[in-house]
Amino acid sequence: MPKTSPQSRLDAPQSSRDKLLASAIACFDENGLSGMTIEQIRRRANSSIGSLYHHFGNRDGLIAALFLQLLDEQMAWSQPALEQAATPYDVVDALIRGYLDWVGHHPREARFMYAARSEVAAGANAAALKEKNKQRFGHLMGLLKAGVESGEVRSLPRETYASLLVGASENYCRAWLAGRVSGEPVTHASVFVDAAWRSISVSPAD
Amino acid sequence: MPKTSPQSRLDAPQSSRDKLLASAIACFDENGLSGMTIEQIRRRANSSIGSLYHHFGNRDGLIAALFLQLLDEQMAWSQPALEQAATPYDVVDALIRGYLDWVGHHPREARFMYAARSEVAAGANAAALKEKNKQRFGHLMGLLKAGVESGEVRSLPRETYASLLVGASENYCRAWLAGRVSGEPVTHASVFVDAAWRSISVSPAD
Amino acid sequence: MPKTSPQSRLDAPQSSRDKLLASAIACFDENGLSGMTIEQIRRRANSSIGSLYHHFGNRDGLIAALFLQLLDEQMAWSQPALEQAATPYDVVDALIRGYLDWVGHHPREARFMYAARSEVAAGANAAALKEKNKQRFGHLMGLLKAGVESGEVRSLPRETYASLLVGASENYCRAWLAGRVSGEPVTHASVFVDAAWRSISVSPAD
Amino acid sequence: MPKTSPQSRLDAPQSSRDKLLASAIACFDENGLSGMTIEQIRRRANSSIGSLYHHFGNRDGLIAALFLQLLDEQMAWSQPALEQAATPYDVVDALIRGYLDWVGHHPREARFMYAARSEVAAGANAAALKEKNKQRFGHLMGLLKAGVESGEVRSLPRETYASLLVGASENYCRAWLAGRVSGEPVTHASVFVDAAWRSISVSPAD
DNA sequence: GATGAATGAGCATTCATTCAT
DNA sequence: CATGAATGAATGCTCATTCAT
Repeated sequence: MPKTSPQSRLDAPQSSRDKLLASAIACFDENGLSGMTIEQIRRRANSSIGSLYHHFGNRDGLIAALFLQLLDEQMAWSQPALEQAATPYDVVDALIRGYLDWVGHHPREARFMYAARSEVAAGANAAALKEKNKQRFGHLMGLLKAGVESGEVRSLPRETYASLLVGASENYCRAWLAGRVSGEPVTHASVFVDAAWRSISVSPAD
Repeated sequence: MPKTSPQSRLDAPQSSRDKLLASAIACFDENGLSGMTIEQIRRRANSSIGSLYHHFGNRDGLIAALFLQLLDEQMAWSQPALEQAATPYDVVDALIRGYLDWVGHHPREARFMYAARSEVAAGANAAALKEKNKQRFGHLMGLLKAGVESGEVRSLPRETYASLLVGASENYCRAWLAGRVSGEPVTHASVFVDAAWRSISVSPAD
Repeated sequence: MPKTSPQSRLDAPQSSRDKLLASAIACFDENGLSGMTIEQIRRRANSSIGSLYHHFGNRDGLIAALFLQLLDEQMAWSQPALEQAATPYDVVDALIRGYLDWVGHHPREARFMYAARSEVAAGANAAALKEKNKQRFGHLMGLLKAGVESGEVRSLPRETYASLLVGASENYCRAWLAGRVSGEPVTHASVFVDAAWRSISVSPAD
Repeated sequence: MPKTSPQSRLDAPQSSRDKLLASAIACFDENGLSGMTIEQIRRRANSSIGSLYHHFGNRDGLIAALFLQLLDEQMAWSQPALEQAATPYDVVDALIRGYLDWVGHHPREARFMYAARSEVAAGANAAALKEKNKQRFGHLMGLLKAGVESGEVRSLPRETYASLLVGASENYCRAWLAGRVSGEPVTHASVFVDAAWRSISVSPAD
């Protein structure tokens, strides 16, 4: 988890393309996904309708571009810690702590990602999303497999690992973003890391 | 967990009101929340626009009514098992198993609930939703508190319990409804119950 | 050919539907087919956008409805004379004279029909158009066949008769509507009837 | 009528200008006149928007340029036969046969000309079109006048001759291009030549 | 001659909602 | 309780055209 956040291109957008993306996030924040209209985005970015369509093709194209860029930034957030992780536990810790921290630092972006995910997954850019996810989880699944073989990680149905690892954290983040709980996600990092590790690790009692 | 599903009023709707609700679910299933238009719902229900407005006031009213009714049905699904639960573990088991089973039996309804939750929580019927949730989790939190005092359950930040219990299950259900994993949720019930229990229970190692 | 024109429903439109059709003709007359916009039609008809869509579904629906209604009125124009026609020559005379006369009395409508025909023939209402044409020409082809058998009409490739009969008249009408010639079509009725008859009839020289 | 078609510059366009014109025809063929957009034409010609505007000024300029060039090619098609025509009948034969043959060999171009004629006639290049037509029909009318004086051709209203000559052929070509009849136009050349000649010539019976 | 990013007026269409019957 | 014609604000999008390089 970085001590200082890596500068996002959307925090101080320069190109007309980045201005439009930054504007889209702000519009989403104020009015939700359905209120994120072309006209609003354009106005806030001081751009023209034509320019928006020139860069993104259509509304879905803009949403997908924004989603995929945020996914990159989110993944990059945990990268430094992940690279230094020596044990399976360290990997789980880096992964979850990074996720909770990113959401805490980027509530608007996180809210957008939860809202837009299904739309992107069903649209024309589904392939790009799938590729990124494979990239992200492919590596992780390899590490878990090694853990299973070394006896540290329990052998469970393959398709449940991801849910066991991030489900509780994601649920909490959604609740926090919706105002149902008040503690910043990373506050409870130890709880969620510990729970995830208990869920997948071999315990003395096993 | 019931062996046979309690008959939902929406499975064979009789009143014009129930016909409209059943039609709404079908429309949502085909076209998503934004494709669930008044005209489509009306046509499929063989009803009139005026009738729809008579029963629900407006579109949000219909969505809220549907959501709240499904929430009731979902809660009722685990009720029999919950009432027979003798220990905290049994409660966790009844809760999670019931949730996974309900989603598996009602994929369209579950998808609707995930999609509509935030809209309902932000709308005019937010209070009704809050009340139902308090009802549901108030009882549960009481049981957990007793578990903490008896030394069976770990003492954790209050606002994390719900996520630790249902987070992984919910995450898996969302993935299943989106087609990202293929095993029916209840298939992995033991995994998720076990993980939830490990997350919140006091283990020998503690 | 009627001495007095049968009253068209579009000359003094009463229903909101007919008002929209009459307005569409006027808009076409001023700005052409591409300038015949929904907003213009609506405004001139003192109607609302929603009402237009309620009645016609979409722009193409309105164009097709207008075209088919005008086709009916055009066909009705020659009907009385056609019914009294005793000989093949009389039929040709009634047909051509009626056509030229209708165009002369309805220049705007005729211009619209020439402009919209291909659009209607390619659209969703192609079947309705085809049916009307079959109705119109089916009867005519029967009469010609009888004429061929009685030795009055020349035997020619079936698919050329229609062009031989109305081609010259249509060409002249187009030219008149475009301002390339100045004499009202019906002025030359005898010329075009005579030419059509010479084109298809058996002459002493044959 | 040429045995082998004169090579059109648009069949294997070299200059960027000709590439754009050839592209425009192809776009029209696929999407109609309104689907013939600057962007589509540009892309198919592997050219740039700026280049298109450099060559033609604007969209109407391109349409007019294409129309007038095709008109030239069409007129050139009958030229050899016309020059060898010795009698009025030969002139009619050359004219109509050439027209039918050109349309059969250039269906896309013919369709474009029917669709674009009124636009060109109403636009900034109306004068150029008028000039070409005068050139074409001025000569023809002279020949007809001579025929009238020699007693071979009937004296008819001046403005009806053109329609009597090409009306039926044009009508048939339109029907063929629209798929309403199946025989290639030149197949019926004798029928249409004969009909045109019967329409304007003095017959024994007169 | 050539390029293509940027512009913005204008278009067809959707859809929740009202209200007189 | 039921009906459905009418409303019109709002939306996503197209496309000819300009202009700085």
